[in-house]
Order: sequence, then structure tokens, then C-alpha cells
Amino acid sequence: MRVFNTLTRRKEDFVPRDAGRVSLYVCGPTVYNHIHIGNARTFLSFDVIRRYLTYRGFEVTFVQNVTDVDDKIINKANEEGRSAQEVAEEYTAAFIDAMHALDIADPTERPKATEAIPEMVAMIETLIEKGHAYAVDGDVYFSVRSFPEYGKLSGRDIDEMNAGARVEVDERKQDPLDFALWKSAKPGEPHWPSPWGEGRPGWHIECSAMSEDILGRTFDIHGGASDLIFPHHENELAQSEAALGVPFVRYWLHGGLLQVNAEKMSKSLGNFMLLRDVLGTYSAPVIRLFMLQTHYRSPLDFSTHRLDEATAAYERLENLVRNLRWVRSLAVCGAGVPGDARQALEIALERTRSKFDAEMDDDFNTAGALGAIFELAKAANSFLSEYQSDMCEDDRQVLLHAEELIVELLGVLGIEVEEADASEAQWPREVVALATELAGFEGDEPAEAVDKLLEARQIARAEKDWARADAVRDGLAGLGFTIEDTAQGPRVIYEPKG
RNA sequence: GGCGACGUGGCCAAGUGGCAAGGCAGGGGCCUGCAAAGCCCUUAUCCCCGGUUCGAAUCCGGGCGUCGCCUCCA
Repeated sequence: MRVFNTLTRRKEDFVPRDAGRVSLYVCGPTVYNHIHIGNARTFLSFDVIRRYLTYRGFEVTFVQNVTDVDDKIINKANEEGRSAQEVAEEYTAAFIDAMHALDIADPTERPKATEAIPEMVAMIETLIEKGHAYAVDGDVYFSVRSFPEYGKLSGRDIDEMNAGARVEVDERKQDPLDFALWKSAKPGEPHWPSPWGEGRPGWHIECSAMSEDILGRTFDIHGGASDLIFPHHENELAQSEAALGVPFVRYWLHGGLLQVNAEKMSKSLGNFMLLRDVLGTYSAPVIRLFMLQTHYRSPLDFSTHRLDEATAAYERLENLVRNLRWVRSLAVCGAGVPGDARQALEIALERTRSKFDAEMDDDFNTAGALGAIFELAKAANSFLSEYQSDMCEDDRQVLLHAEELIVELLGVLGIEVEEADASEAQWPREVVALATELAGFEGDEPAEAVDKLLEARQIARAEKDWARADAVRDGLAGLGFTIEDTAQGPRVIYEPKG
């Protein structure tokens, strides 16, 4: 397995610290608002990475923090006249709900910054003792000059940065690039005790403290979006290595940014869409398919047009799984498919898995992996198309394997292929009235009513009474049923509306 | 200005030295009462120029264009 490491700017063989185990840390959100679809992309990318590592047999410990103390949260609370804690709690819950709605698996641990204050204070004390940090009027700053390797992650040179005009000048800092480890609390702000007085942690220190606390030193993978490389991850790296004296992280993975009209989606640009709003129109599997068709490190342009395309692509997969199930479910046994044709499909199954694995082994190339799945879709569809009427037991067994493989591999990508047919228990009672009207149905069961309607339609079709046949189909369509005439007879699919 | 990434068919996108995956859309055909689903066929001088090589989308140099980071940001 090879991964692209931001630190070395190369793909490297992935060798975890402890054989068979992977420690993974991904920066979570600052909870002052609902997350937008760009945030979601990053979390989705690492969800897939986590799922794939698990599929590959690694025992993955996945930690994602929640930043629940921060200037933005305080500002939001002030605007709304409530406490920072209330704001943080509301959006933490909303964040977790949104993750679930996108089928993103829960991390092993989801630590909150406010619950790790003592660990942060301890790390800051260590940094001061080692001469990497200094306290001024209740604030503590990290001394960038004390860490000669500062800039190695983002490929920057301190002196060139100093020359730039954009670095904030603060009289109390020894160097303009020094950043806050601890901020003294202003009245009304959340605060915790520390050796430097009441205050709160700076942004970067939480990840350093919590990752070490849970994952230990020199853990395997630290992830986030590429806009975190500088300054956030550069600062984390500097703090942790200065404090611990060992490498902080083995592999730094950074995802590409979501864009809108070729511009970064961000809250400051105002061009963002909330994940929860997108989920109102598009399902989680469709959003996932849309995003995973592009490599996680590449920029990805967001548009509803692209989501509509992904919807069509997803339906192709749904239809395939549905068709495989349909053909397998048929009771009659045909003449049997020629052995070489069946064997060819079996070989295609093996190739699909090996190609999927090879693509994912190569820096989590989900686009290539999806290509492998779609190639299998074509092979399976061709097989169905050619031999649908000939199937017998051995053939159905291969179809079952094909279905299981597709569901399994899509599952590694977190793309759920739903049971297309809702259970009969959910069928609307209105079909009873429809059956009574169009087919003289006298019973009370929706399932029986549908059978009666299908029967009536078949009779009408046999009599070439197309108007009557179509009235049944249209009537059922109005209730959410789709009728498809297959070589083996009509099939009904129910998908609740809305 | 500094650092970095990218430019592949109508749209999107994988591919980093050996006949250019895949998705969407379009066209033609098959199946079909119609429809749905599906199958078959069909569309690429890989941004431009120069170089290395038996061979380049892929490596090197130059150019043009786009984006990101350098300030909070997933």
C-alpha cells in the first residue's frame, strides 16, 4: 500500500508503527455552525480511508476531535446572546447527526478540546521548560525560532515569510510568526485555570495534546484538508516535536478542496452549501459516489449538475443489484448457461476485486476503484442480457457472488446499495381502492391488490387493450410503484415518494 | 512576490514511459404494444512549443491558462 505523504511530497510505502494496527487522527470541525459540503468531503475521504484500512485487515484506531472552544464560537455566542457552551453543544450534535446522515462511521474516539485542558496545559509547560515557549501577560506563545525545522511540512522558509507583509505584528511576540498556545480570558469568555492565569487554549495545541494522549507518540496518519497544512498542521508538528523530541506523525495526508465555479468553497467567501441542505435533495450514496469519482487529493467542483450525473450512475448500480436479485429469485430453471460463459464471469469477479484492491492500495484511488466496479457492472449486465432465460442453479450461484462482491466493495466505499424494493408491509393502502376500481378486487391486502392489478394488466395486454393496461400501470405509478416487463414477466418496484 | 498543485473526448474523471479505465450526456441499432431496465456499435492530434527515448498523456526545459496556501478556514 502506498500513500502520498505531504511531508515528503512523495508516495511512500505505508508501514504502520505497530504491525497490523493503524492509528489515525483527523482534524474535526470547530463547532460554531453547521458543516458545509466542503467540510463533508474531507470527512468522507478519511471515512473511506479508514474503511479501506479496516477492509485490508488493519485494526484502526480513528480519532477525530471536536474543537468546542474557539474565538468563532465565542463570537457566535455573543451575537446570539447565549453561552459558548450552548453554541458548541448544539453544533456538536448537529455535526454528529450530519456524519451519520452521510453514512460516515463514528470514530473510535471523538475527544472534545474542553475535556483535554489539563493535557494541553501540561504540554505547554513542557514547551516552556524546554525553551520553546514563553509567557507574556497571561498568554503563552510558541517560539518558532526555537524549532529549526519549522516550515518543513508546508515547505516554507521562516525568513521569507517574515518578509511578507501579511504577518500580524504583535509587540508582545518575540517573532511575528510565533503563535498562541494559551490565551488569557477576557471577561465573559470561557476559561480554565493554568499556571499563567485563567484562560483558554490556542487552536493548535488541542490536536497535539489529544492525539498524543490517545494515539501515543509518532502515530501513523494525520489527516485533514489541504488548507490546514499551514499554519495549523505546521504548528501542531512544531509543538509536538519540540515537546516530545520524537517525530510527531509518520504520514501526513491532505485532501483537496471542494470548489464552486473553480473557487474554493469557504465560509468567508460565502459560496458554501450546508451538508444538511444537500442531503435534503440528494441521498448519502449519491453524494458519496459524486465525491469518490474524483481522487481525494484533487480539487473537486461542486454542482447540482454533477450530483444529478452521480444520481444516474448510482441508479445504474442499484438497477444491477436489483436485476441480479430478480433473476436469482425466479423459480424456474433454464437450460443452463454455457460453462465457459459462466467461468468468464467468475474470472471477471476475481479481476474486479484485485483491481479494486490495487487501485485503493495506490493512495486510495477511489475513482479507479469505482471504475473496476462499473466494469463488473457491465460484465454482469451483459451476462444477464445474454443468458437471463437460461439460468439454472450454478449460474445463480455466480450471480449471487457477483451481487455480494458489488455490495461488499461499494460498502468499503461506504456506498450503500439499498434494498430497492421496500417491503410489502410499507405498501400504501391506496392500492386496494385502485384494485377495486380497475380490477374488481374485493380483498383488503395491499400485496394481494397489487397482484390482482398485475394480473388484470396482463390480461389486458394479452387482449391488446393497451388503454386498460396503461391505466393500471399509470395508476400504480401514481402511488410510487414502477412496473417493468421483463422476459420473465412483470415486476413491481415500490419506492416511497419524498 | 514566495511555495505548491493542476490542464486528458460534449461534461466529469482515472491513468505518471509501451495499443487512452470508468461515469454522465449525444447519435445509431437490438429487445419491446408503449415504457422501464439492459445489451451492441459510435465520438480523444491527452493546453502549446522544444528536448530525451526504439517508444512520451506520462520524463526534462520553456510558454500560456486555472486553482490553492502564504490571514480564520475541511
